[in-house]
Amino acid sequence: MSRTTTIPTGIKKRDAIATRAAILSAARQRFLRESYDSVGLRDIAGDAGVDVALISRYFGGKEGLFRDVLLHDKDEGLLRQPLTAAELPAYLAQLVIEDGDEDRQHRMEMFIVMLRSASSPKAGEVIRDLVHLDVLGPLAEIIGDEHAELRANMLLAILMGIGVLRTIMKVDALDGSPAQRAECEYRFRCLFEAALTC
Amino acid sequence: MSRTTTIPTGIKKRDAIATRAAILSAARQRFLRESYDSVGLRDIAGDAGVDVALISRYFGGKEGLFRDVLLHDKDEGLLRQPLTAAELPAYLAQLVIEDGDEDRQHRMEMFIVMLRSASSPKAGEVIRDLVHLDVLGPLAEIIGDEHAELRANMLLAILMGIGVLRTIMKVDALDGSPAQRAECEYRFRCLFEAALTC
DNA sequence: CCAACAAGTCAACAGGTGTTGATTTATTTC
DNA sequence: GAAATAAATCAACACCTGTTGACTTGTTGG
Repeated sequence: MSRTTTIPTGIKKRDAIATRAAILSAARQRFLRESYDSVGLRDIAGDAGVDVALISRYFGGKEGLFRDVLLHDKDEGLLRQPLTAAELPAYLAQLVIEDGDEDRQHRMEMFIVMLRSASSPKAGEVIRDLVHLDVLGPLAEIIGDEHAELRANMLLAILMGIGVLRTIMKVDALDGSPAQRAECEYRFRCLFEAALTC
Repeated sequence: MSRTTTIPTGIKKRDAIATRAAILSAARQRFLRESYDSVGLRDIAGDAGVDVALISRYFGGKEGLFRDVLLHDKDEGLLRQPLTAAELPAYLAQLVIEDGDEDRQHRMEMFIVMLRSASSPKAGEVIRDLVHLDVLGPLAEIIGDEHAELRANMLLAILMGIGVLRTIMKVDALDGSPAQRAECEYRFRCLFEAALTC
């Protein structure tokens, strides 16, 4: 009686939730590598093995799809909630180095999606809301300083700058031997600490 | 006998260099506020008071126009050449605060143009070349450290991150009273120093 | 088994993009 | 002043975009 039991072979079944998920997944991968404007709905539909029309039907349009990609992955917020100010530098440094569990890499990927499409007017609105509510807010709260807001901005600036450099500008001094990566992590931790204490 | 002497009134004369300059100026202003993909050639042509066809004719296409906008403004490089490592933090901090002469603001604006359009595939190539040759290279040379390359990346990351935050994400904690701006400048100088010394 | 409904397909639309060729207009040169 | 050349205009092009409506097909409920 369950939804997807009959015929485990490749023959497509008619499952609305499954195709919706397929579209969402394909869109996520595309938006991770190209900007909002560059990605066409036909590209996404092709990757998902689905007709283009279904996207507009299921998500109300391109903008709705993009919003859902971001909202679906925001989960419990872009930062791990139980986190003290003292732990912050080490946590962010690991985020930058992309060293860590799958979940942590996932969070960094969301930053990339936002960065890639931030310049697009339509995608920009969605992104700005998310940044303010789910990143800047929690960050400032964790810091709890009197200059918390400014410090949060500085941390985010570093994080985003590295993201831009690595993925968009393709300046990658971070790819290297494990020893190099460890050194990078150390220096970035210092940088984050400086942003918090100076 | 000079090129543009007759009739100083508003009646348009046929001056190829003048219209070329008008297009270039209009394009610069547009690319400063919108991304490569968002800006249409008809928008630029409208601003410049010129027919659209002239753009493709004079610059060989949209991509050529964008390249020329960036190359025209690179002047003597994005960084002031005679600059020591010790002066770097203060210089960059002033760049961030947008406090300084017109020339310095102009340099920061070039960063914005690059950031806005970095995600676009076509514009990306142009930008990446420029970043490597005219920013990262000189920066590393000024630093002259054994970890110069990594440090240069860190400095640029901060610079770009702030640019993204301010102009694209529209997170602006930097606009404020002169006292606030001064405090920001101080903190960012500290941050830049940390990137150079830690 | 058959009607009712949902899921998927197809084709076309309306709008916008950058670019190009033919044409007209102004400026220079002889 | 007439011919030659450069500058600007106009209209259309081919292409691609997201989106919509009508249609077909599979699945489910009575």
